[in-house]
Amino acid sequence: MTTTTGDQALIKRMNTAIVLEAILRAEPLSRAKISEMTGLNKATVSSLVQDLIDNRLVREIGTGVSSGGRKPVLLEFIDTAGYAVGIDLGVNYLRGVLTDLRGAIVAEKKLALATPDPDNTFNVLRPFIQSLIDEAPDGPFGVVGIGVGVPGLVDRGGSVLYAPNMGWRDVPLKEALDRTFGIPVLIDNEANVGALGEQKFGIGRGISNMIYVSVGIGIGTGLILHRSLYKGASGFSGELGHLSVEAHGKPCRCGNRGCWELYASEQALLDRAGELGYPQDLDALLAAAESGDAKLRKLLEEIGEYLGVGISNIVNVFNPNAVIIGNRMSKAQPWLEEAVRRTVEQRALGFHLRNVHLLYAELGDRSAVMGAAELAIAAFFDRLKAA
Amino acid sequence: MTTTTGDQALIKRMNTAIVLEAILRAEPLSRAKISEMTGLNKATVSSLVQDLIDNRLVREIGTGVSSGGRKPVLLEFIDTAGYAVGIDLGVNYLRGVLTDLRGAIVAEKKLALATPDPDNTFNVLRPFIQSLIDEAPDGPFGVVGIGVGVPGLVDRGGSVLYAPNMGWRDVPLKEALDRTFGIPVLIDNEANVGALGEQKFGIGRGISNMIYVSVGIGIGTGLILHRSLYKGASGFSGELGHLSVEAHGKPCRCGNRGCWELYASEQALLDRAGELGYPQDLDALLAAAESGDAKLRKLLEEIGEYLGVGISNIVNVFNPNAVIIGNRMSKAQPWLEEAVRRTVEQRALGFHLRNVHLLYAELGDRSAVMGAAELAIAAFFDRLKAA
DNA sequence: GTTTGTTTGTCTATTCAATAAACAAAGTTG
DNA sequence: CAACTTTGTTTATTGAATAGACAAACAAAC
Repeated sequence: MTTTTGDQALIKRMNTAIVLEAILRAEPLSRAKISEMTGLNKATVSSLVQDLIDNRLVREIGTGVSSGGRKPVLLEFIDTAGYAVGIDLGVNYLRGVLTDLRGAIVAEKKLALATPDPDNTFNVLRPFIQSLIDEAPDGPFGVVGIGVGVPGLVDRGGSVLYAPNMGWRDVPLKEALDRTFGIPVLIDNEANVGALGEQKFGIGRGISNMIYVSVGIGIGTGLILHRSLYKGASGFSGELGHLSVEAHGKPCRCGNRGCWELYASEQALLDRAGELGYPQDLDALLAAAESGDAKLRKLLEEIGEYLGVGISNIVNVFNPNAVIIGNRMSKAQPWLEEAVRRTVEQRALGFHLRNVHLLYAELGDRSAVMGAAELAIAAFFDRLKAA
Repeated sequence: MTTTTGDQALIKRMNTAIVLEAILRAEPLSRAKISEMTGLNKATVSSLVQDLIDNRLVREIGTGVSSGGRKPVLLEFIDTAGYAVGIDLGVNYLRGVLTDLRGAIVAEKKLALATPDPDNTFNVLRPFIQSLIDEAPDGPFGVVGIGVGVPGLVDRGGSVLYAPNMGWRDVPLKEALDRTFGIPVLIDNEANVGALGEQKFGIGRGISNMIYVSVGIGIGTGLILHRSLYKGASGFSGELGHLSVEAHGKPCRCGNRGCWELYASEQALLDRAGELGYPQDLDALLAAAESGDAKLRKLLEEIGEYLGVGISNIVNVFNPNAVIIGNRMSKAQPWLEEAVRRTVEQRALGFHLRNVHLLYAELGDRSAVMGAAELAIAAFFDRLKAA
């Protein structure tokens, strides 16, 4: 069985985490305020804060204004106690950030990727990550981890089981990076890290139940339920792009028929635009729509309707607080918004509509890379709580 | 903020729960074995067990066989320390059980319901519940709660917001029963309690991630994720019956089009059988299929295929360990099974298929009523842990 | 300037749960 | 019977949280 049994060390870890979270949430903060907010005794807070200061996670930044008595000593979290690397591994690009522990970007790089095969990718990725690590200022914890978002199925062990657009199968990405860098490496699906990015740093800040819909060449989804990323039985889930919305529709390479992404993705738009003689380029199409091309606007509206069909399903299934449309198609927001909203309002159950917001990614093409960094940051905090 | 801070009482509650769960899982059990299983010190276990004995939840039942030393004193959970009432409130029937704390049925009743309007239902339901309570033997905790499953949307406050088949809107069911009986009342959707019933007592015992598909007149679903019932933002979710599987299909009264339940429910079967001149009765149809009616078998196969379409979606979205088909249509298992399996294998993603089992409810028409009782039992144990 | 009351943060003594170690009781095995 | 095992209790110790006392620092009223 070996359940985690309770002892005094557990109490201390829990309460330390509570104190740290209070500081993170509302800094700068005095010990007295923390005691008041958390319900912990003043003496307890003092002792735990001292530990945090000794561990270089928190520091005193001088006194605040008095409210009729002794001045409070204000505390703040030391954002720069450590740094995290976030990587967005795309089919033909590599995007990376170095952030501090609060997610502020310290350095950012982008690189074109010639061929996506695993060997070439490794050869480019390794020096790319190293160059980000080299940018990290000194700090007590150094670089605390590397998070990577990948366009494919990732298992719990950090292996990429299947990434069709990159031609990968069973690539032990985490293992390879673990060995090279010797710091914690976290791998997850692109849509999952995108969801995390928007939930932590973007438009979805603090929302408990939200679905991030990554609309690019295909459609991927990241499910945040009860404030944390939902993974299914095998660690991968949320393939809502392959939700069938036309039981007898077009066959999909996944084996199913009428998959949502066949009707509502960037690829669907490009295909249909191609049939009408337009160039196969999203930016060009959006520029044309901008300049008033009615046929194109109509086409975008139809794509929006199909997005709305799938989103209605999502709303009925998950009853989330928000659905966030992200990735490349979020650029088309002005031409999609109205059709999506209208379709969802028509189709989703009334009771579910009450609390749901239809949002568009705020971080743009940074959703994934920021979420990847957050993976590493969250893992660092988890280690603190555990040890 | 008021996070639950850690103190020694919390530890004691946690460890007491661990000890109790160990006994529940593997009784009869000695103190020494519990210590070994849980990692808790022998002295700690002795002390906690004494508390449980004092609280009349556990008792010594004599000595076991020695393995070369002093004989162990075996402990067991006192199932009959308390009792729970479970109610399955149907459109035209009322089903109830009285169970002990382990879910063993002590008494069971069924009743036809003439008219489902709220007033009449209350007038029948109250004495029905009272008669079950009256059956409860004496025990230190008496009847610890009443769980009710309802065919409709239930909010967190236990009000039935909308139950179309019963014609209910905003009926404060929990409040009404609370006042009458003065013991904890838990209300939830029929599919949710069905899921709970199968997960606790039926074919889904111990499965972490499972989806229960209640196929009756409509289709309802109960989502058990990470071992617990998933509720969405507003407390109701899992309306997978209204997942659109034909974006431009038949209009549904919910406002959407092509909803799954229009193609795969008992009603869908009855409608199509009616067109072919069959009687509108499930049992009659199944009897005909049994006696070899080929046209009917073909029809059931088509229903099975549509069930498979929706289940493929479920598998792709949730990557669960199991999908359980329950409620009335589970009786049609022999005629559906093959078509469902074939369709899911064709349509669901290969990686997701690896760990998923397609199962049929084991408790038959008792899934819901047993799950309702479990609601009350689980709430009782939660109270123990909290206080 | 003095007094009064407030606020902050530390210190001290106490409580309580878990634990290791010692121990007694009750058993097996040769 | 002697030697060893197993079970469950007792005892002394550890450590985390807490209440309450306390000193320092301050504002506001007089």
